[in-house]
Amino acid sequence: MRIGELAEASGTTTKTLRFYEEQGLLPPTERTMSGYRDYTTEAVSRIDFIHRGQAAGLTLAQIKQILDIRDRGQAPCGHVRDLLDARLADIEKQISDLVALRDNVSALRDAAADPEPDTCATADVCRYL
Amino acid sequence: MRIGELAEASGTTTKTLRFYEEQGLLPPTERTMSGYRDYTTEAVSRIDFIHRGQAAGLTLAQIKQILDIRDRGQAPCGHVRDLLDARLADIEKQISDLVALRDNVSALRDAAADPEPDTCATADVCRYL
DNA sequence: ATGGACCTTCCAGTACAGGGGAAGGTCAAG
DNA sequence: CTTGACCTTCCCCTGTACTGGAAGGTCCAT
Repeated sequence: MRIGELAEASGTTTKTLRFYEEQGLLPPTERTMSGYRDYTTEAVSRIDFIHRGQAAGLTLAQIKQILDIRDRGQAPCGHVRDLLDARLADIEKQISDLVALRDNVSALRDAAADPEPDTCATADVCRYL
Repeated sequence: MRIGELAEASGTTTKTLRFYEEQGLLPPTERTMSGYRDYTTEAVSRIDFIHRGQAAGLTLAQIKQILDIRDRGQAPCGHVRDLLDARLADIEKQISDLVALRDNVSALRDAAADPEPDTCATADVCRYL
């Protein structure tokens, strides 16, 4: 399987696949006599896994950690649990930060809904912010 | 007022102030005979405004838009309202995306809380993801 | 006159996940 | 035999908001 076929089969681009290889997420493949990369179908499930990891909000570096553990022949379950835990805490914090921000911005926006401001101190640039 | 004093007065760094000038958020200042930047106290409120804008989640580019309008002698109120509206919609979307992500990750994490997996298909890398 | 604290410019890099495009090699069809 | 689609490596660019550091000039006190 050439790189273009793999890209199509896994819903990504050749650029991305070469980038993944460079980052160590995909192992270097066999090459044909003319130097073309030659993939097995195993590569497809590996890329699918990468996509599932991304969908869970993991970074490529974290996904690589999991793949490295698996490539050493171990089960990455424990590490995956830890990563998911950390990710979950992260997401919770992002959510609560965003909710606080929304409340602020919402209040600002409501104030700005006023009819035209009679007092608009130039020095402060904008009395609504 | 030299750049270091302004940085202290406005709670930022000299690096950042030069960066803001370069980006057009701060107008080029007067210079002393030796080439030092010489700020008026007006600069402090301008930087405060930038900080308020950032606290509202606006990008420097958006803050610059507001400052540019103000610098042309107009009242930026309308534009500020639009920006806040857009920002609010953005935040709402980010929140709902994150909530959906949290639910996914949370479900994955719960599945991963299982005792050790008896079936761990190597081909899939990790049955928890 | 010398040290230290300040200032100047410019160049480069950070994190993240790729994308753009050049210059050149290869393969199958017409 | 040539055309077009594919492949290779290479290096730079994207956006965001800065940060670090080098090389050199200035100001003030000792």
